[in-house]
Amino acid sequence: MRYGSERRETTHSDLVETAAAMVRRDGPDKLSISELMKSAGLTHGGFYYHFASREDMVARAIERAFVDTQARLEAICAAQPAKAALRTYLEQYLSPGHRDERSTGCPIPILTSYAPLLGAESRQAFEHGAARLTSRLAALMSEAGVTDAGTMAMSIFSEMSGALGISRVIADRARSDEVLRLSLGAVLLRAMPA
Amino acid sequence: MRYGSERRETTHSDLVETAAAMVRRDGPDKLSISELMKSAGLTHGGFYYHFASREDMVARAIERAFVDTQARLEAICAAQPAKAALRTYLEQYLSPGHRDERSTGCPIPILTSYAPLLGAESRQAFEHGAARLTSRLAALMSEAGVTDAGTMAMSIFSEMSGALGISRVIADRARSDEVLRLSLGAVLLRAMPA
DNA sequence: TGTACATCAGTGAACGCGCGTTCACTGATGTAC
DNA sequence: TGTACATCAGTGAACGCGCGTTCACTGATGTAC
Repeated sequence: MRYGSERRETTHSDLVETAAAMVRRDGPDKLSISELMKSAGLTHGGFYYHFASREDMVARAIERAFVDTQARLEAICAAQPAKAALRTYLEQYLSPGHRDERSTGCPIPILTSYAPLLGAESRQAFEHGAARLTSRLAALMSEAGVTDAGTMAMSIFSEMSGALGISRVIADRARSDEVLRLSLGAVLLRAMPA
Repeated sequence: MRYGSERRETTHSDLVETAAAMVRRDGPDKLSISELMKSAGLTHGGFYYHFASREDMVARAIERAFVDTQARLEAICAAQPAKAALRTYLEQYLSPGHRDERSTGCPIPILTSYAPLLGAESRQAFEHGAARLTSRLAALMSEAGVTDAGTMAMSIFSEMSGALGISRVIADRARSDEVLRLSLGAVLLRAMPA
């Protein structure tokens, strides 16, 4: 064990964290190995000491992005009762902040378009992450008194992911904000009846 | 006027049509100029006789993709009364066929993730096409007796785009079909009250 | 009708660039004696 | 405590490849006389 026992793992974790942000900002295709290594203060040659291949790194990045997102949801749940937490989560998801701050946001809206190009490992990381997130939302809705929460959670993630994606293409800020506002209204009606 | 008066326009139109299919299948980034020209039986060098730049071609392809999609909706509307047309359109949108046949499908779910990378012209083509499509759906819903059709149309496109995108990432066919089925149920409830 | 010329719709070689990947090497750190 | 050696976490040059773009050229087609 040289350089302190955890040096390798620290660097590796930093790389995955940075990659997770980059994947969410510009998608998995735009993320270049040299850019990633440079942003960690390293040279591109060291990449293969930490990852088996580019595809391996992308899969790890997607995993991490979902872990981050899940942790945010958990933090919201820990801070308040179910119904309030549910409202807070939906409001944050469909907010201009989430639209603009892509690199820390939910990976679902960015990744769906890349579906046909993703490798098997990345796909699995996506599926697993999305399933966990959906079932956590379903549990929250169930706690908040929604019936058929499983079905509803999936439908709500579909709408939120679609609306966030569409809002990100619309250049005019007022119209983009409106897309989010309208969808939030529709989603709240379905997630929080009465 | 050589080679017959419309030869240039014919080739150009073929290229745009092919590009429109390619953009919808694998996204605007994966579409390479040489691949496009090859699929039209030409060599890559002739590309700049038809387009000012790659970005120009992508914008034309997005335009064309929306025109195609709009024509499909019009065809459905022409064949049956408003309420039946509405149901047909939503069912087709959230069908396994639409999920699997990307190259002839709606451009919205594929393009949203590429938002940050799209050039100004492509973005405009997207916005204009999506706005036209949404307002046509709103008109249809209005005819079918839905109140607040404008708001609802936007929300419904968000959910359908999101659900289609998510269904495309899920490798397991049964679970993927289920995402579509659940969202179709939710969408029909909102688009066709009573 | 026949020939000279202009134009049109390309061809295909060449350019610089950034990419993912490989690999021989290096220098700081730890261990053995 | 001091020296020889092993290992670790990289470095940086080099590779082949495909990309978007440019450009001198070409051969089929049309027009002028």
